[in-house]
Amino acid sequence: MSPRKAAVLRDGGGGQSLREHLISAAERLIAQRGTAGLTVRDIAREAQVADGVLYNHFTGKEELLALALHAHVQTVERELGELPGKAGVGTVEANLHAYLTHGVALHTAILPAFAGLLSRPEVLALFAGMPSPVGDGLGLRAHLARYLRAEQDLGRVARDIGAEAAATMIVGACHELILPRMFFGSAATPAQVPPGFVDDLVAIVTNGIAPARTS
Amino acid sequence: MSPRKAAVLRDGGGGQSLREHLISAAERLIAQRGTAGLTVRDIAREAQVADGVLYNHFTGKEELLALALHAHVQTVERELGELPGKAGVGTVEANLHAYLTHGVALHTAILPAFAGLLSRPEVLALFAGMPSPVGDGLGLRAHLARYLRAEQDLGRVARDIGAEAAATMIVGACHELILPRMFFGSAATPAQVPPGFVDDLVAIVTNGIAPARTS
DNA sequence: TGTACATCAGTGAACGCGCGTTCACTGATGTAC
DNA sequence: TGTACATCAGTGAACGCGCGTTCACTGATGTAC
Repeated sequence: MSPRKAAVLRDGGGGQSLREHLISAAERLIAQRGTAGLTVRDIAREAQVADGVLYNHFTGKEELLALALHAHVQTVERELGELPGKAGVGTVEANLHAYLTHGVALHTAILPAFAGLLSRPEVLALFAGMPSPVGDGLGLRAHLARYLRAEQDLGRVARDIGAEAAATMIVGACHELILPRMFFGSAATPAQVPPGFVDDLVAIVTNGIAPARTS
Repeated sequence: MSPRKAAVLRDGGGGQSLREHLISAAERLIAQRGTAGLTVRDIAREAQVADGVLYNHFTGKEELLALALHAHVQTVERELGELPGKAGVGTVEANLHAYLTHGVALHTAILPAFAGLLSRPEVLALFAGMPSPVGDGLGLRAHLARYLRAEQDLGRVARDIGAEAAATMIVGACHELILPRMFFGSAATPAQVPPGFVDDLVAIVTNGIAPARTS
């Protein structure tokens, strides 16, 4: 039925199509060293396949990168496990803690992949066109905002606060913890979030920074 | 004393050196369209100067970019005016509001400039080696953290909260408000922060999201 | 004061490399007889 | 069943462009006489 097979897939290829094989090779490289300076030849070498094949399966580098990026985010997300998201279950504090831990881990793994692409609007546009692999297709922030609104309905979160604003701050904190590290190379640096920091964040979101009123 | 002058600077050049002239040309381009895809020839054309001169004044493109980036941030910072920073002056809420407004404006102007450089660690390293042009050389987050600690000393902010954590969240919110916009091109998009959003953020940081205790 | 020469920043064509992409060729597989 | 042929994904050398950088040359200015 098929005229020729790539040398790598010839035996024991696990029935994987060359298209999938290329995406996962690119995904592997993105996970290892991000997208900065990643070339078509690098991907072909990683996939042990000729330079030109990718054009039989994708419109070009950009499409392959967007798909591999999507796969990478999906993989990371799957490995991180479920977000809380169930309003009324556990304490609100514990759930916020989970969102923060999740967010930090997620962005640690993801930001280096996006860093090299911020200068490639075309790839980002392709990626943006795909369903978000994070938080039930909502993205982390919207997922968290939805959770907070649900808790508001249950009366476990104040009804007069902006759920969107709270979500923005919490997800923003995750970014802020990761971004500076990107400025000093070594994408492989371990998490390095000071112990107790997440607890501090949860405490502030929960009770605010205003001094306790003398009640 | 000098053997030859660049055509542009020949008359009415305002006594500016070619070095400064090149930096400000690069700065202008960075402000206009960010660093993504910015070439040495673009800069030379903007400066109305020969392609090669830059190598008489800088070690290469990277040094010029780092200096121009620094100048750009400095210019933006100067135009934005002073940060509050004076503990005990005005209300804490008003000061937080000012930090947030400042941070959003700052990152709106700055992130496109950095976006194209996240894949160029060498330029970032050069930039990181210069004194921070933001917040008295501390950077925005450290500046805010210092302010919060000072307010803690005055008793206008709870003493048992983590000032670093609070600063991280607030600056993080600024990032989070800007970052998504970078994924859909058009760096020229106006601020677009929903009205009242900053107020929501300040309210949450101040009082938290926990429902009011029945006192 | 006027003329010839030396200096050296500025000039811009040319170099060379790396990259995305193309395309003539290869060869394993399915089909015709 | 065995042999000749057609198909078409895979192959990898080659193309062409854009970029950072170099370098032989230009020409305005300062200096010597």
